[in-house]
Amino acid sequence: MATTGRTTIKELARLGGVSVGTVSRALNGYADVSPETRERIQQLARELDYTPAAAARTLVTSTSHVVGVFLDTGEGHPDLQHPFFHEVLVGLKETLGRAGYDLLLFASEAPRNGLGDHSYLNRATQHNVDAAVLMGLDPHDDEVRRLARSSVPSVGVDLELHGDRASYVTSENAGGSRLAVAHLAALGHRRIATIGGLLDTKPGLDRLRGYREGLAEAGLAFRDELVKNGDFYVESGLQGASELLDLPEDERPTAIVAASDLMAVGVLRAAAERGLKVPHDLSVVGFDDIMLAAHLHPGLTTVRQDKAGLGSAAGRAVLHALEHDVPAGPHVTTLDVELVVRGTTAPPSAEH
Amino acid sequence: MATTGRTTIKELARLGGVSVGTVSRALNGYADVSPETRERIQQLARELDYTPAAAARTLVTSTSHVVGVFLDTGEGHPDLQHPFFHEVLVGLKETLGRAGYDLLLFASEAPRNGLGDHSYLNRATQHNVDAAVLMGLDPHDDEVRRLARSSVPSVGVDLELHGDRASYVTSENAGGSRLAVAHLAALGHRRIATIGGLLDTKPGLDRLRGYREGLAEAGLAFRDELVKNGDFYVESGLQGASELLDLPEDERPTAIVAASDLMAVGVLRAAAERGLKVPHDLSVVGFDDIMLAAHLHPGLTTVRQDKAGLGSAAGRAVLHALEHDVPAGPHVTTLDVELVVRGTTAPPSAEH
DNA sequence: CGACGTACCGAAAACGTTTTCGGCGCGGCG
DNA sequence: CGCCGCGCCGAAAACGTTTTCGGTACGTCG
Repeated sequence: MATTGRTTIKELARLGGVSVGTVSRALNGYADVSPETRERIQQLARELDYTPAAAARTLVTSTSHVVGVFLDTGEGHPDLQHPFFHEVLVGLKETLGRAGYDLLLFASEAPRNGLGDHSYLNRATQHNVDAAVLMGLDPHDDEVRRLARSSVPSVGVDLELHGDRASYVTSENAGGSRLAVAHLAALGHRRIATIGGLLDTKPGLDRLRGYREGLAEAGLAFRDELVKNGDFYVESGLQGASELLDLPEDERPTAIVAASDLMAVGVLRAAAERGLKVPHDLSVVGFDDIMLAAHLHPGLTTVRQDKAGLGSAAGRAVLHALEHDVPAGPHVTTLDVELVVRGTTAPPSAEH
Repeated sequence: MATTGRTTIKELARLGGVSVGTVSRALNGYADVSPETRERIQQLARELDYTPAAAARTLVTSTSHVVGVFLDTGEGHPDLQHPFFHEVLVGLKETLGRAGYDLLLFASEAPRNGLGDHSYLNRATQHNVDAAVLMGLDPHDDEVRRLARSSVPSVGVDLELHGDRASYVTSENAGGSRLAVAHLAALGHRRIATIGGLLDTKPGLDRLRGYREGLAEAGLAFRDELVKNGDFYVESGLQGASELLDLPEDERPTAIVAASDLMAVGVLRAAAERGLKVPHDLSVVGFDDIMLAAHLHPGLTTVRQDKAGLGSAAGRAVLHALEHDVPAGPHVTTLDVELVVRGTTAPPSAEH
């Protein structure tokens, strides 16, 4: 219904006085065709603005030059988290695009035929995507695991995938947290609390682990009452910080490391509500370095994560899996993070 | 190469003891098939986890249930602007997904065959997308116009498209600027400057126009030296504001309306550099209401734009074009904006 | 009892490619 | 001079669907 007047390979054949097979070979740079005919056909194609039908090609080659993207934008949280995923998406688009791939962003919810055929694997094979990238999904979901174990190459970002055509990319989350507490410890803090992220996500888990390790390295004791759990969003940071700051004066942390910048913002707010000055009365460090962080007042000290880099890395992982279709390749690639010190961290005030 | 063991309709036919035609009709809910066979086939399909081959279907129906997205993420600016486009993308994905469509995010740059077949129209027809959504492109680009005038339904966001299968969505940009100016005027400001956005984009143009209209409505004169032009990003805001604030004391504006929040951030910085207190010495209002705005200190007064709403609207426009394939429908849909007053605006200080 | 409508289904064409398998003509080698 | 090989090309099958066009077997109506 879309384009009725499509110029097909058949037409080129007719006009060029050759067979369709020859046209196909000529256009795709195959060997078995004389330079003259090749040029003639290509010229013809140019004139008629010939456009190959991807569907036909896909049908016979069962390859599509398209990689599918499963991205759960978290219905619950209308706004946020997005900044993160979408920077990743840009990096992904960039490197995959350069390699000649397009991205199929799976969105459809309504099962078109009778059944609920919306399993990830089904949707992937339905469209013959060459590979799949997963973000924001639950790695324990049966469907996710089925996809990972299938024959379609898949890579997860911040999402641990297992299967011999699967791999994943992530940041040095634990290392980042260690950096944060080391920084704080070096400043002289001794009661360093944390607000963790979702504990069923890899970053959430790893950042919490890094916090413990950091404490250990600094010779500080881990204390249960100094860790609260959030969900990466502002509100949960506010909530966790409130509980932390309402501890008795001599139990109250002098520093808080949040597992995300958004939660750090919540912490800042909780501090403000109580009249606590940052960084004088309380130091805080975030995680991510979203745009907001630099423009806060004071600027937020945080662990910078290379979001676009994650996307690129995911893209390269896809490419790698596509080229060497052997299972090989690094199963997980981890990106470095960087502590960027701004205005929310300082030595603890003297009165303690 | 991907999936060798695909269960085809043919197999269902064999196993079900019917013809392929019947299977197709049974699965697609056509009339001409007895309830018993239908149920039997569907059951079979379920058991074998049958997944239709989108490519084959597309090939014969020349429809794909996929809408293409052309999104120029502006290479020049690695980071920003994204927050805007991507919120739009989320809205788009949401409403189109609900209607059973997937999104093809065009990324490929490398022309696969000999020629540079990367014209928008070519890429759209190549994949048989049912419609196309354009964001961040130049409406005057020949290729863009060719797409708009083609037979594939297209909708632009913040991008004026013409063609009888084309339409576009945008915000009340001029109205937003008027709101901003009116607010400032009501506070008592008389020297209100502006920093416009890119003047080859519709929002840039309209916001500037709104500024002039707002001035007129408030009975204020338009003065050339009070308008600077930027590109929506922080740096240009800083630059423009610097020039504005370096005017002689009695020429210097007491308020600046920026055509984007990012530029407003630049303005804030310029003010800080000069030791000017906001809002005491200078009022500033932005445009967009990105997440950052609420968390700035003080909070940025700005014109809120419903970004996800733009996406939804674009989605609905697509749907409309798809259903009534008559050219009809509102050619342009404009979303309301809202002034949200925070801490960066106040009456001008008395000394003037 | 014959004709006809109806409900269900099969055969086959079509969509636009890629790719295999030869086949033809011609030059070179033995 | 006969053969082989090679460069170039055509024919045709295949990919997995949808859809048209009948065709069969009934039951029904006149």
